[in-house]
Amino acid sequence: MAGDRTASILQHLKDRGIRITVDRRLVVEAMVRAGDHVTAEELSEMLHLAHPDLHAATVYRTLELLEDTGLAYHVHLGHGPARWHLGDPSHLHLACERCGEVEEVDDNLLETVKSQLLAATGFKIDTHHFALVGRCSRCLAQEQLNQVT
Amino acid sequence: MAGDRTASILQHLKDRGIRITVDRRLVVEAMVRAGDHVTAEELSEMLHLAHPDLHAATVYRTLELLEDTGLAYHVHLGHGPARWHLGDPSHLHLACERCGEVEEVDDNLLETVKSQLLAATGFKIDTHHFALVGRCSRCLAQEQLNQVT
DNA sequence: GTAATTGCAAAGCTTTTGCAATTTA
DNA sequence: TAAATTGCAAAAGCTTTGCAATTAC
Repeated sequence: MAGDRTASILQHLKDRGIRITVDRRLVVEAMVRAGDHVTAEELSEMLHLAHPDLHAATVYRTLELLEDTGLAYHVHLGHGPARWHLGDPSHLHLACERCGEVEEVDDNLLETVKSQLLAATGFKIDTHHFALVGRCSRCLAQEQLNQVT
Repeated sequence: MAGDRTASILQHLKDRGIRITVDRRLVVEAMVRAGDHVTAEELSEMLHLAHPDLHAATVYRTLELLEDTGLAYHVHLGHGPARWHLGDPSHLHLACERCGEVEEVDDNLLETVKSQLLAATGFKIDTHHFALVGRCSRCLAQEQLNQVT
């Protein structure tokens, strides 16, 4: 259940000697509730209803803290604010630059390309911090329709 | 020579019924001089010495105009400001998120991956508007050194 | 002369930061 | 109580915009 997830994250923080505050608990709870790809602002808004005093700066600082301790990460999906996740980045993100949709696909889908590129250029793509940007299938189909019309 | 390049770009604008102004000429000249991957702010600074009245907003507006008419494009290289180029995006950008270095590699280096991904997921990566972010060979080597130490 | 363009100042959006007041352990 | 955390307001970084004044055609 969700409470377990929150508790385990807070325990991790505690284990590292980091203080558990009311605000930190609330931010983590909100992230568990939000599930996927939430922005700092969305978290702020979620929390603002019940906790008008929890300031956005605290949300940002808590997210940074969670990231520094390896309990969360953020991805940049093209334009717009960063999106946050609990846990480890375990898949790569495909972000549609037209409709904003985000697909998560298996990391190893790109493994061959990545090693090819590494061999050819010495460059190692990091697919976790920045999404691959492009067009999702729906938007591609729509664009082709528009071209015909 | 550089003057030709500028003249040809301005001619393209004229052909589309767009007015050629002093400022627009100056911005295009600065881009020709700058060559690669220049930011709007860098262009502003270049121009500010000889033309203190040319406002940054005009640089942004001119860049947008050039992009709308297909004479320039911009790429996002991870964090930081967009970088601008005259011409068409004809290669893909590898941006090191550690040192900021940008490599340009041949488009077709990713062709197989892109079509694989398209076939598997329906998603079409756009490598022109957003760079692929990661680590360049130099930074990779340095990181490995640091790990050993 | 008229429509497009510019300078300027302001604001927009996302995020960070300095500092005094509060809270945690 | 000492040290960490928070609220607040402000600023930072990049870019866009409204409007009145200027300029190109």
